Amino acid sequence: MSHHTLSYEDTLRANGHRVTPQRIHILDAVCDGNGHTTLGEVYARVRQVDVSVDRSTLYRTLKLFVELGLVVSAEPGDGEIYYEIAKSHHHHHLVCRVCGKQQEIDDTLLEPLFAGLLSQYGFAAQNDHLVFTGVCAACRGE
Amino acid sequence: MSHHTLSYEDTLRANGHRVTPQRIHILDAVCDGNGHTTLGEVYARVRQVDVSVDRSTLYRTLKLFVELGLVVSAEPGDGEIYYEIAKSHHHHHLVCRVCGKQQEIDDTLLEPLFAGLLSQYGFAAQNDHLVFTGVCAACRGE
DNA sequence: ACGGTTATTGCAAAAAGTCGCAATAAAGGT
DNA sequence: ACCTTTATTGCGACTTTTTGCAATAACCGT
Repeated sequence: MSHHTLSYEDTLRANGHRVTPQRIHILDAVCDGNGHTTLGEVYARVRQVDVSVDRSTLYRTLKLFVELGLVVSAEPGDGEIYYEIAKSHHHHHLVCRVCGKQQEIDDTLLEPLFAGLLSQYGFAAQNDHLVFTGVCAACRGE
Repeated sequence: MSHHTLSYEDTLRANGHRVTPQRIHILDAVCDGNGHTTLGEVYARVRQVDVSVDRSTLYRTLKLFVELGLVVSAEPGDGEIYYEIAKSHHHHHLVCRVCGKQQEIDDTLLEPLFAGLLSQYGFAAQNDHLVFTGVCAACRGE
């Protein structure tokens, strides 16, 4: 439960939201999926802890967490949406079109781009979780 | 109907697909949404031309068009997927979180980043339509 | 600790999206 | 023009996601 260090409870309360057992279970379930998890997997894990949690609650809660920045979501192109607990450092993902493997990269590479967007367009980009699709080193090799 | 210049019919046939009235209507409808449109909007416009077009046909056709590169799709983070007719040049979008305005940028700014991904991670990125979320110049001004 | 306020939940129903299949209609050969 | 082949369509059944609403339970002040 690494998210406990992030004091997610304070984040919720600071935005006028309440801390409920359901929300705790859901956040735990996202955490336990170390790395990216799908909604279905989160649902399964939540139901193991509390069977009464409704699907609609999960959808609403996940949406809320993404809005608050506690959880980041990404759609690598295969249609399915993946959820991941927000890390303290911004990072982005490389997803290989061939083998499907995912790799994390930090945002230092993005900084020049963001600086360029700011100077050329006056646009302050705030993407903390971009997904780049392409072909990874291993798959390009052969 | 600016897409007629792209000879989309040839693209379809070249890939072993057929040119049907439904597909023409759907491509027209995507075009008529100048800029980004949602699936619902496309559906409404198609139905104005031909009421008998089924939802499943729309889903299948849109998916096909995206695969063929005739239409590009983007998910700016709000969960909704936007469709846009493919332009001859690759371009990306800046979406303002405050006013919602969208701005096109070409991919020259992205090239250094893609080169960096290649040299540092051996990863050949193939994103031809990224969406950056942030705050635009006008909204940052005040 | 208790009680009032009101965000949140679970439920039920609607809406959105997916999939298999028989009927239809493009495309190509004659 | 017609016929044959087979991709494509619309339909129906299904799964997934969203939404309205009354009941519940966090949170705050006392």
